[in-house]
Parts: sequence; C-alpha cells; structure tokens
Amino acid sequence: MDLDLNTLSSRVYEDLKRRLNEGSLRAGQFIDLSALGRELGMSRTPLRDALIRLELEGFVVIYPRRGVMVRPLDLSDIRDIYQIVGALEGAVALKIGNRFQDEDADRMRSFIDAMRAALDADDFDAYYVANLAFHDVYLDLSDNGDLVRTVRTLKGRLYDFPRRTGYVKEWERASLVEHGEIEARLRARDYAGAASAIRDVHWSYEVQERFIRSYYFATGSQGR
Amino acid sequence: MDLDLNTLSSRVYEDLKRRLNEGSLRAGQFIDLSALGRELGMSRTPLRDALIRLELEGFVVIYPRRGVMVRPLDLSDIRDIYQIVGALEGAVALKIGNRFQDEDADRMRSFIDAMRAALDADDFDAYYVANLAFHDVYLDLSDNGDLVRTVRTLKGRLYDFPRRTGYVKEWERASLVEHGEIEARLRARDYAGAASAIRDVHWSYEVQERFIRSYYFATGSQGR
DNA sequence: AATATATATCTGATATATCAGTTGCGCAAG
DNA sequence: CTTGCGCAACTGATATATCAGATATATATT
Repeated sequence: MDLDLNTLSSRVYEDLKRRLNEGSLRAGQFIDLSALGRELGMSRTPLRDALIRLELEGFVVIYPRRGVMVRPLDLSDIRDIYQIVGALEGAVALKIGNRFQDEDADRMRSFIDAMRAALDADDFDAYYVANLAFHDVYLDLSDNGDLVRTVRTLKGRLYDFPRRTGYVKEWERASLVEHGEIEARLRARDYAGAASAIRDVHWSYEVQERFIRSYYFATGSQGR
Repeated sequence: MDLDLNTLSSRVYEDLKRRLNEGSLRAGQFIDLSALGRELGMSRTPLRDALIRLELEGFVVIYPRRGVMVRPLDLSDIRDIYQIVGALEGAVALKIGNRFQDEDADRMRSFIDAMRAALDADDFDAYYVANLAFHDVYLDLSDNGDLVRTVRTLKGRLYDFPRRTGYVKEWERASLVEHGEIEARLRARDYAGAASAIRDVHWSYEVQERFIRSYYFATGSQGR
C-alpha cells in the first residue's frame, strides 16, 4: 500500500484515521463494518484492508467474526510507547553527526520560543504544532525512513488518536526546560548528551509518569 | 489478526513466511496471486489479507494493480534495521534493572560456550540457535511486548528471510567477543555499559559493515 | 433455580464475479 | 526508423453473495 490515495482502501484508511483523531471513533468502541460501508457508499473489502493496516499499527483490534474495536490506550501501552520512542529518537540524535548545523539549532530555539509564547497565551494548538516542529528538526535529518515512520506513528497514538484539547501546563513548562537541554546539547555537538536527554528524561516514562497520569487519566476520559 | 491460526489468512501468512524463509519465494520475485491461490486451493481474499500484513512488516511490496514483489534487502535497509534493533535492544538492556539475575548471566555464558563450540565444529545451525537464545535471555525479561516483537520481526528480516546457510567465521568470532562483553556488563549490573555494547558495537552498522558486506553481498545472492 | 442443549442471530471471513489502473503490443503516420 | 495512439492483456481492487465461527437466546432437563 503505497499510500498515494489512488486506492479506495488508502482513502478509507485516511478517513478512519481522521475519525479516530476527531473522536467520532472512540477507544473501546466497536466499528460496524456493514453500517460504515453503507455510510461511505463502499463495500466492506476496502474497509477490511484499511482496518488490517490500522490493527498492525495498533489503533484497532480485529476479533475474527466478532467485531473490530478501537484500541484503548492504557498506562502500560503508554509506557511501552515511551520506551520505544525514547530509544529510537535518542538513536537519531546519537547518530546525527555532521548533518546537524547551527541553523538547525537556531530553528529549534525558535520553536522553543514559540512554545513558550503559546504557553503564555494558553494556546494549546500553537504549543502542539511548535512541539512537533521542534522534534522534527532533528528527525528530518535522519535518513532512516522506517525509524522515523515508526516514531511518528507511535507519537500519533499518544497525541492524535484521539486528539486532545487540554494540557497540563506544569508538564509543558517542564518540557520546555527539557527542550532547552536537548537544543543546547545538540548545538554543542554533544550527541550522546542529547540522546540521553531525549531517551532518559524527555521520553522516560518514569520521569514523566506523574504528568502522564494527570494528562491521560485525570479527566476519566479513558483508562482502567 | 490475533494470529492463532484460526483464520485462513493467518495460516497463509505463516505459509508465506515459511516460503520466504526457505527461499521458494525470493527477493525481487513477483508473486502471482491467482496461481498461488489455485495452488493453495483458496481464493485471493485471504492471500490479500496476508500480503497486506507482510507488506507492513517490510517483506513484500504491493504495487496496486501491477503485482506483489518480494522486497529485496539492500545495504541501506540493513543499515536502517541495525540502527532500530540496536536502539531498541539497547533500551531493553538499559531498563532491565533488578529483573536481571546471576542465573540469567549464567545462561548467557552457557550460550556463549555453545556458540564457541558450534564455531569450532563449523556448525552454523547450532551457532544460529545459540545466538538467538543468548539475546533472548534479556529480551524475554522485557515486558514491552511491542518493542520485543519489533526487534524479532526485524531480526527475522536479516536472518530468516531468506534463511542463509553460510556464515563469516571471522565475524562470528568477533561477535563472540562482543557477546562476552554484553554478558560481563549485565553480570556487573552495568546496564548503561551493556546498552552501549549492544547499540554502539554489536548492532552498530558502522562497526559491522565489513562483515555485513561480505556476508550479504559477497556471494552476489542479492544486492545492487 | 440451575444447567445443558439446541437454535437463532450476529459479524467477520472467504469465494467469485466484475471493475479498473497499468503495461505491453501492434499498427499507422511522419 | 521513430513516435504516437489505440487496443489488448495483465494484475490487483472492489462489490456482492455466501460461509462459518462466536455469542445470545429459548427451551428442555434435572
């Protein structure tokens, strides 16, 4: 599936991602293939193709002959995702070498400033966009497409599916400090230090656990 | 797809993996769905389901309306896989903590001895089995199922698809030294050291490149 | 009232017919 | 001889009918 949207199943895959993002498909909810096919005006075959892909990416679970459920995200899932993203994103920083230039550090610095301004303005969406852009500065320097794709899929599961509207300001203020540390280490070409700041602090479940608990589970939106 | 083999597509998925392993489906080869369906006595639908999964795992490429090709493994793929496996397996060692006991180190030591004996006897299969078992000692201590599953899928792509029969003895002798280092660091509870031995040496593409080139490409079996 | 069994219903899985995008080939025109 | 066009052939994609495993419900038995 080369995902260039020239197949129905590619398009329905994107549509399902959008529904998961906006919350019209919610964790724990079962998906009725017949009803959805009728709504979308298509047979179940491209739906099945798309759902197989979503299952392998961790968004849904297909119970053969029983139903398809949107997969909830519990604390152990989040912990697992943190460990994988930390390891992989840390590996990108570790190996970044000469690809990283001062202008990359400058761009990271500007996104930190944008994040701070967004926090001051209580603008969660602006914070979210700047946060992703900050990390993308060095992720985009990696030529390991599978690694970066994996990281982005997993971040999507944390951030986008569903897309959340609230945030824990204290957490984001702490993240700003961490972002500053990452940028400083990269600017200093201390790649091992940057990798550690990413893996062992920023993407450490243990370090971030109290924020994670308050962000994902305090509102009772989902969880066990 | 819960992979308990109670669906046809699960069974055909396993069968296709076996064909990839034994080389009856080879890199670069196109798979004829109609012919394969007739051979297996089934429709193309479960074949498609299985191939979608294999595509997402990196074994094949589906060109819509054109064909399905077994994906070759080139040097950049191998480099990418090395980086991901190194990062993830290193992360397992880093976080292993109190789960790791002296008896685990003893088991690792026994697999090192088994690998040495296999090399002395020129027994590649025994070496291969002991090598996997060695790494599985600490991988099995991780409770991050997705991480370990990803590592195993990627190792499979390197080792098993196709399964190779030759080996580079010099490489394996060097690996033995690395295995000893990993075991010693874990036994000493030097988790950061173990993680580095795994990520920065054992699973470093740059460190292993000359062996990789001679193993994967010297026979001209595949490559560009 | 509890348990076992038979039957109905539900939903995904699969078979098959047909569609549709891609590529190859033959032929005409320059 | 080269190029462009029309058509045929190829293969995956999709629609639809049917199958089949899983679950719920009704009924019989203890």
